[in-house]
Amino acid sequence: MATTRDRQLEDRELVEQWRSIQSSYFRTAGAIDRALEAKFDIGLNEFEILDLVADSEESSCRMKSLGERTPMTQSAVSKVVDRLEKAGLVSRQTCAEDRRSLFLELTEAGRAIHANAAVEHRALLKENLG
Amino acid sequence: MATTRDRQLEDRELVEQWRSIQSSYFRTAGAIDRALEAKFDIGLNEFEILDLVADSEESSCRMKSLGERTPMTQSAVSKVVDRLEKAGLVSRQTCAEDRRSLFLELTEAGRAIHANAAVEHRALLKENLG
DNA sequence: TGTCATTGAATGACGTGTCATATAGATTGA
DNA sequence: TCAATCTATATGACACGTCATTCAATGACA
Repeated sequence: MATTRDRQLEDRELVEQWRSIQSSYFRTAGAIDRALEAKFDIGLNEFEILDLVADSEESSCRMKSLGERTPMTQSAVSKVVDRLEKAGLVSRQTCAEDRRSLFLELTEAGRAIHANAAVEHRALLKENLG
Repeated sequence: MATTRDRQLEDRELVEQWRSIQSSYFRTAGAIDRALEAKFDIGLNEFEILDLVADSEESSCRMKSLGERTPMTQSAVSKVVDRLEKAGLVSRQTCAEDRRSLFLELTEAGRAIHANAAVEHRALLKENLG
């Protein structure tokens, strides 16, 4: 039978586990964010969108499907794409079959940045998670 | 010898692992945040500070040491404490030995909210991590 | 003791995320 | 075919976190 003491112990362990997830998440996200910001002038979320676009080359009307592969909100995605577009890394293409939708395409510059940033990204993941 | 293909595979796995951490972090943090917001009108960060203050009862000049036990910035902590103080859950006490420092103390209301919120918090951790 | 560096905390400007809403295009069914 | 409804994206108001800075108190050391 579970005593009060058992429950307190279990709680402590849960909280410990949570703190450790939190700190590992923040450490990793922070490291990547700072590095990308410094070297390529884009943040982590910008990179994640670039990365998604890069590896879903030429398929469905994107904005929508992007939202499904990221914890970001639809409006967050929209704004990240705004910035990427302003930075000339991505372009929105209208979609013939459904004119509400938009395709995303990497520009040359976008492809170049992504290629370099991805190396950095993977390296930092390895360093922080591996 | 590691081939290009090996490296690509390793990268994919790293990225998968990262996405899974991310989504688990966001799912858990989001669930807790929404629940605390709805039931007690405080956010996750507010709760975490309450929780830290609650379990470091009566010790060193706090603001400082709090910052060390959380991934939050010093200024973030300061602002969270602002809100907690405005909500009447916590009070800042001046510290005699070092007049730059501040103690934090839970008010009665703070203690009450914390007790209930902690139950919710642990339950949601269990549900999301367990 | 008087200067200089350091430390604990608060603050303002700013960027970015969220929620609620707006808008335009698509779909359904009478 | 026309309303009603739904769906994809954009946008504005707002909340909150960060960085840089400020301010007061402290410490160090000549």
